[in-house]
Amino acid sequence: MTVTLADVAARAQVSPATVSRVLNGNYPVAASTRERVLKAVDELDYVLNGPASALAAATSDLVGILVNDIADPFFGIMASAIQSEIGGPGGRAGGERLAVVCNTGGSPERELTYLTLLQRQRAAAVVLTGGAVEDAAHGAAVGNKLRRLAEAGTRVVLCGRPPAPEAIAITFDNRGGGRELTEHLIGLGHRRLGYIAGPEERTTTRHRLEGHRAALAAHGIEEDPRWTVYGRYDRRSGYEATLELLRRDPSLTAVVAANDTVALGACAALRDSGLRIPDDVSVAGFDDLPFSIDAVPSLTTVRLPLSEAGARAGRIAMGREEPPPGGIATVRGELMVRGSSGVPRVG
Amino acid sequence: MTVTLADVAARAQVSPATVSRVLNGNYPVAASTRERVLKAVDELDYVLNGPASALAAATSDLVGILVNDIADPFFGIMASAIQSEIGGPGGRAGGERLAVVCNTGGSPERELTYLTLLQRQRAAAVVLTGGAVEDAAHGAAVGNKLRRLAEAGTRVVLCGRPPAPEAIAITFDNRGGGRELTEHLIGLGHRRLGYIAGPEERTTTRHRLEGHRAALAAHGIEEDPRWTVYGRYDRRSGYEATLELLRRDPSLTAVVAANDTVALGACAALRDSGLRIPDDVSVAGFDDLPFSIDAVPSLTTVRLPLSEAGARAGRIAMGREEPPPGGIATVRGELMVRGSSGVPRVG
DNA sequence: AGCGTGACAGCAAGCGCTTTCTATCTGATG
DNA sequence: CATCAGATAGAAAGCGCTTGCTGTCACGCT
Repeated sequence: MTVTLADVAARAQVSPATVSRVLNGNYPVAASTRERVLKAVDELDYVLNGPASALAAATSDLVGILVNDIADPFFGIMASAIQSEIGGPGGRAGGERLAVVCNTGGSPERELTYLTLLQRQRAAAVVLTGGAVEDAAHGAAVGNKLRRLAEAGTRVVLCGRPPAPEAIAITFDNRGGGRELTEHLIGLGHRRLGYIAGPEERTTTRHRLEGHRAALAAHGIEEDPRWTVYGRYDRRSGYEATLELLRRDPSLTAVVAANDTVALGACAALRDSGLRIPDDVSVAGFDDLPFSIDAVPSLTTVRLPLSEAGARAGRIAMGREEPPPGGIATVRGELMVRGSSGVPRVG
Repeated sequence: MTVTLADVAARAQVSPATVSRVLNGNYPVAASTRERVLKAVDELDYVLNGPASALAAATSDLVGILVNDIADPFFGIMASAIQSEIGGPGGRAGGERLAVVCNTGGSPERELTYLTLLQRQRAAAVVLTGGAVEDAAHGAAVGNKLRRLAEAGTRVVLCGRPPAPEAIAITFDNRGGGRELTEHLIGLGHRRLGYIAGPEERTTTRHRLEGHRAALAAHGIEEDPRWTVYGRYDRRSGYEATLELLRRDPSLTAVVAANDTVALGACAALRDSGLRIPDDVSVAGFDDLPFSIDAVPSLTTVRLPLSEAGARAGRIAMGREEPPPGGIATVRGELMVRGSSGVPRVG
């Protein structure tokens, strides 16, 4: 069998209690004893039994990070930042924590399943990232779960997700960013702007689109319903949606995409249609992922401080930073004007 | 306090043993009893205590996935594929498994720490992805850990990592891919090729570089040591390394990068230096990440079947697929010739 | 000398679940 | 009608660790 605490105790000629205390460092132990124990641990290559420890102490060193799509750098960057703040020592002395990221694939059921799994493991904290699905039933179910988690002592933090009464939230100002972006294009002279939205039922999608529409409205531009197409947050979707937009109205002078990945697909579609960027059509994205600056022309977009927000969420989850007043912090995006947007062709 | 098995048992008027059996479905229980129990579970909103269960049953439903950089789609894509194969029912009936991805950041210590943490949690399986660090001491330490994990019943699978005696491995043929890529360039007429390698002590770096050199050697091209620069696997590194290569030898007609991200940085550097791709300098990457086809010109690279390999590793880890004969499967990359490589300028 | 006071160390009672072994009941069988 | 197998249900013994409480010393004080 595997080595147990008792084995170590026997070897070090102390009681199991003492070994436990040495390992946890939360009770005075004579230096000489400690050394003897540590030596035994080393010699036997002892590894604590996590479940047993968690059961007895009624706490765990697991921290869950939920993401919609782990293959998308948007989430990867946030997850990385969150995790980097969690790895280090936390509450319990010597507290190595196991930060785990769970991929929901954007599915409400999987989100709930993971939350239950995390609850089952008595996770120390949970960070939910990215837009939420707008469905009353699901929203209530998630809210319930979050409340239960919180009741059980799990710290719950939202990052890049709209606020919820059950948790602390670091939210992105998607509406403001969307508005600023479109105002930039309007300022350049664009009047006919296509919009490629994300999945219809997501908060992120809705907020960015609302910002876009607010900008149009503020400038007295009446929106043509043909100018909006919904899709997924991937390149393919951007490609196809752009072709569709072009089919519906070839006179569009700008295409605003739900995010950078989609924008890249849009660029490809425009190029394949023989249109130049930005001479014929301007393109704008959202997020400012690392590859966006390398697009040709480089992408005009809204930079979201993913790393900073993630790091902050991680620190709050570890109780290492005060939650923002009111439990909600809104983080603004920064407009990055680059080569993909320009003055529209005359006509 | 939280609801326990005993509470459910009391409510359903059965013994805790029966509740456990209903939940695990591994022992005959009368339909009527089962229903009563399930009803009680539902009414009390009972959630199993993971640690207690793991302790008693001496098994856990945790599966660890180790990645070098979660913000890099290379790993994100693999992790996503692995996780998708793990989420479903596995060994234990109703077996929801918690697939967790751990970000080592390429650091050997963190790799070891995570391995210990997973061992501590008595993980059901562990999948290590990506290149390993080439350091004898660390290699031995990891080997040891893997052996211990395997001894404790944890299934260990390597994915995109060189084979090790302690585990089943799905390996990428980085050497072959590197060779094929460079041969393609040589075939186009290139004779002076710069190479931007990854971090010096990684297996992936070494293998790809070896393939490159093998191709050069096979064609009687003597390599100039100035033509190789080491860096990190990121865009910045590619940018800087390219400027350095250009400084060392402005007559280079091609730049081969350690991966696509680096290649993108290289493209940017070339463009900023006033050089056209591929007219003045050809560029090649490795991996064929989703954004590579959107580069302008689109990137010539070697496609690695990340999803397929990950899925397979996941299935093997879950015992749902036979391990390959000999415990090692080598997966080849596929040369993708695209716009970034062309005939060198004369001279 | 007598005793309060720290500083350590050990005992033992769980933590909430799984599982072996045993008990009970129901039909079916001869 | 006695007997036995089969099907369920329960009792209880842990799984390996944490921790409240109880010693046991060795000092230093009055």
